[in-house]
Amino acid sequence: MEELKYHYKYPHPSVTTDSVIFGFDGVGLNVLLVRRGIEPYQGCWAFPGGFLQMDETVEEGAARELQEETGLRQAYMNQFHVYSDPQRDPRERVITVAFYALVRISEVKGGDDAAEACWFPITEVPRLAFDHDRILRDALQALQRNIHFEPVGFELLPAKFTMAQLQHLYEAILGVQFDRRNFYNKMLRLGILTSLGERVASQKGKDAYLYSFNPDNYVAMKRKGFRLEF
Amino acid sequence: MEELKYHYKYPHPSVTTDSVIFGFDGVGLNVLLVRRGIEPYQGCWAFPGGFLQMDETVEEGAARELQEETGLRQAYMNQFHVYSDPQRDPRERVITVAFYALVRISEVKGGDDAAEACWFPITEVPRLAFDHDRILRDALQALQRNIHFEPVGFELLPAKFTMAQLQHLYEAILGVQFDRRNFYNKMLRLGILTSLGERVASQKGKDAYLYSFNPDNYVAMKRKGFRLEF
DNA sequence: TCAAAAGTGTTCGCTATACACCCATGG
DNA sequence: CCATGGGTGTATAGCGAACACTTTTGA
Repeated sequence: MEELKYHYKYPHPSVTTDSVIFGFDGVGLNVLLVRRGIEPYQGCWAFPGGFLQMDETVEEGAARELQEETGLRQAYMNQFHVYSDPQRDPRERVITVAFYALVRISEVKGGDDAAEACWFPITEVPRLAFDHDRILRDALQALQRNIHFEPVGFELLPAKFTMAQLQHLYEAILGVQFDRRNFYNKMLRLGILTSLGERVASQKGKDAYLYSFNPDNYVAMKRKGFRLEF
Repeated sequence: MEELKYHYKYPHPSVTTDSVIFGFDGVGLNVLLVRRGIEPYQGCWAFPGGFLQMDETVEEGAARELQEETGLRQAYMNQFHVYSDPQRDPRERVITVAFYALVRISEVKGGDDAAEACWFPITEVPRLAFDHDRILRDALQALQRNIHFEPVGFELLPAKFTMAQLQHLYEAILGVQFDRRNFYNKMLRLGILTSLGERVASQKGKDAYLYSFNPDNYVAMKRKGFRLEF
């Protein structure tokens, strides 16, 4: 029999964190999934996650798991919901705090974990383990809401990007199409972009200007409250 | 020595729910606080909350605590953040899932709990126990954000209300002042109000029309996505 | 009859939206 | 030279914001 060293007067649930890690490949939104090596749901794809340690916050736990899986020490992460159905894990009572993370796919290295990890376009995600299908839907909705209050999209793009890339990203996140010219005007009017003057060759056609995100203007604007309309 | 019946291989945190219960008294936004009877923070005011039971979700746990405290079987409740600093409770590792609830003060009865409970205007809340000061700030911000996507304000009003009441509520939640005439036009244009034709006498001046919230129009609008601008 | 509250516009300016033209590049 | 993508503009409609007059009621 295994050693049960920790004793409590009342039953305690296990607490885990799970992270929906979003990446953008220039065309669509992707999520990082890992294949489960053990039962239950062995062989199924699921979000990276793990048990909370006693000396860390849920944010620290999720960041630790993110680093183990992607090598990233820092990323935009956002807690969005707790899943606590008593039956959600058949082994024991497990409640999970779900995060979504925004990362640049190019910066992701293979994880320390031996676990098989793979990027999936959000339109082609297979059936997931546990209640992770629902977690993905909720994560996307949380991201869609948040993007009205913070320009979180920049977390998914390289430091320099073209207007077309930015537009494709917003379209991928919100699932809508924008008029190219209106998007351009709106973004520039917002005042959080810096035009770098440099140009980059596109596949076909004219070279595109590069822009960068201007955090100074952003915090100044945020102080007096603003919303990104779409 | 007390009996420690529950044994685990790894340490497990305690999990609680805490609820920021908002009520509207016609003038400003209020929160329900209870005075703590035991250490730590004995005598301090805090949000109602308690330990999660093993057979309930965090939503069910929060609803159970709400009913114990207010007698309400049903209320609008929204999970908004998890607080998990390892030091946040000096006794043991406790992580809490925080909710905010919207209730009608008039429907609240004294709770089953012997605990002293009291409504406080949000502008006059005393120092709170644990990290509850921060929880209150976050709850208010979550409510302010949510009101852009859902007309949650109606949860705080009686079934029939005047335009002035609705405006005062929005002003109290968002902490801003609106022009009476613009607010009136905007709300009517939204199409989620039903004018009841009835009038009610106000303290002074002309009688005011009563309105009710029209959930049918709301769900129809929500289906195609909308946002309340302010 | 007066003060306070409430119903109901109007005007103006901005911005979301729809839409068009020209330029640069690679094949 | 043409197809494709990119830069930049203009016209219109609708909404947000500022603002005024009238009506009703209690004191």
